[in-house]
Amino acid sequence: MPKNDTFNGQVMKMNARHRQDNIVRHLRRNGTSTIAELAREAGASRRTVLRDISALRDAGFVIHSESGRGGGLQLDPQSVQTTARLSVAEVFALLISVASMRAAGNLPFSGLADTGLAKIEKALPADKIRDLRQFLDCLYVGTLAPQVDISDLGEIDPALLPAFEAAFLERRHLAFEYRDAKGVITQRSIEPQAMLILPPLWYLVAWDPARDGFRHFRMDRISGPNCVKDTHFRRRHVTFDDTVRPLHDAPR
Amino acid sequence: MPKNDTFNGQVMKMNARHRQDNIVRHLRRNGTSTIAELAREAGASRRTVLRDISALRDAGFVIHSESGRGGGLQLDPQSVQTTARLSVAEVFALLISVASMRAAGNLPFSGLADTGLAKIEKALPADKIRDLRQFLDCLYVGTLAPQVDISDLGEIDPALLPAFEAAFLERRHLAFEYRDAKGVITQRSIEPQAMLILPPLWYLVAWDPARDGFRHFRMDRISGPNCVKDTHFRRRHVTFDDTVRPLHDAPR
DNA sequence: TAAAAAGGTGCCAAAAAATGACACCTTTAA
DNA sequence: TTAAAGGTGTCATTTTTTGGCACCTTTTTA
Repeated sequence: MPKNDTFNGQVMKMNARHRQDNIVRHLRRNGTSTIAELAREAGASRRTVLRDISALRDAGFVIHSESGRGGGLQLDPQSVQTTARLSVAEVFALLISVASMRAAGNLPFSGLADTGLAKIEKALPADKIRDLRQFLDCLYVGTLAPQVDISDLGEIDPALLPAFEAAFLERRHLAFEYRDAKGVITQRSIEPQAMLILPPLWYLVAWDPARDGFRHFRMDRISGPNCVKDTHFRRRHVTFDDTVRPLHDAPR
Repeated sequence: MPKNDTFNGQVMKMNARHRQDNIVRHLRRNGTSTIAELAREAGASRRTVLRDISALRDAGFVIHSESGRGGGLQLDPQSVQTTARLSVAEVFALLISVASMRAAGNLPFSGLADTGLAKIEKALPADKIRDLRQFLDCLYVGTLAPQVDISDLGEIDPALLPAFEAAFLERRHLAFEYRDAKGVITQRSIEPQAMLILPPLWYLVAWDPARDGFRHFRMDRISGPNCVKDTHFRRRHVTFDDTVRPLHDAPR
């Protein structure tokens, strides 16, 4: 069997990396799978698949395994996330940071991007980091760079991201303390729906069940966010018309 | 000589990729360099460095070379950026697309992400695309995925992106025709300031000089956008308070 | 004008890395 | 007790990468 695969018409070599990708994909789809199955799927030997599994584990993927009849491999979906768990905010900050570095010479990573990169560096093996850097090097992100004053982005507290992210992902209520423009502090428990980025400020657009309407929260005025477990919510079909009036799509 | 290098304290194997990275870095630092120098630097043979140079060129790096005494290699710094020029919208769409692909099995790339990927695929060799995929695989983008109905995103016309992007990037006025909710059509010439993403709809937040205020435009209701040349504008410090009232940061 | 210094290509053997086959171990459910 | 599962070690084979060499062109300089 030729160890090739086709992608978009063009043939490309099937290498270890590709095979490992397929294994992850297969495990994600099927939930649980045996090594024999994976080997058949990949067109490789059992030994090679075992080596790949080992490599994936080294790379931070948590793959549960059960011996014995009826056993098999199972990919912990959480682990894929923690491999390089980046929030949207971090991705943005990362790109911006890289762009600014390129523009300004050799600034160190700072603020949000720092937490993002640190996560990646911890979670990924060294050669992955090189890939990331190389990828970012190729990506042209100047579009954002001139629009954004980096120094202002640092105001967003990285500590609030995990809870925020979990709430978004798992559709759970997010509870936090909010200090409004007048300094008044309120307790909120809301359903995150969207994110609004108006450089240099970030806003969380959320449904507030207690007030039965959409509300906008400035990220840097949120404190002590907590993802409320066991409280799922349905996604609301957020359209412009649903939100407060003056954002209505008909400009006046 | 052992072909190893240290990074982050841990020793790691020196492979082709790393070597090529070093070559790019060295060329970027030193401006110009000869193959012999690079070979010495990398601890590899002249032939291998030549192969690496060839690979880098395939990858889209523009490396000028001059034969003869006093000649050498020179990396065109522009080439590194234009290798894959992605707009913000494209990066977003790309991430969303990949996330949805992961969730839904094997959807073909569609809509916005298509233009993004097409650019990359043209600019990058096949193995870079794999890197990109792998990178995106590692990247956690589920945050957006469950929030977005992909089928609705297709409404954004990819054709309007270039003008939009140019206007953003070069800070020029953007002229277009806008059809509001009531079907009324107006001609606009505005200064793009931010982008609002409320899945599944995208909005352009812009300063409208004619109306002396911020306006919000639904992307799919914009037609025939044109980047107006020779008309620069200053970036406005957009804060929430600057925009229409009910988006004021104090939730009520 | 010749020589030296630079980039570039083709070819082949050597070195290194990845793979497959196989034997053998442990665990677990039937 | 047996079959089905994961896991490890070893070794030969296959594939890929690398180095060495011959030889080419271009350009400067002695």
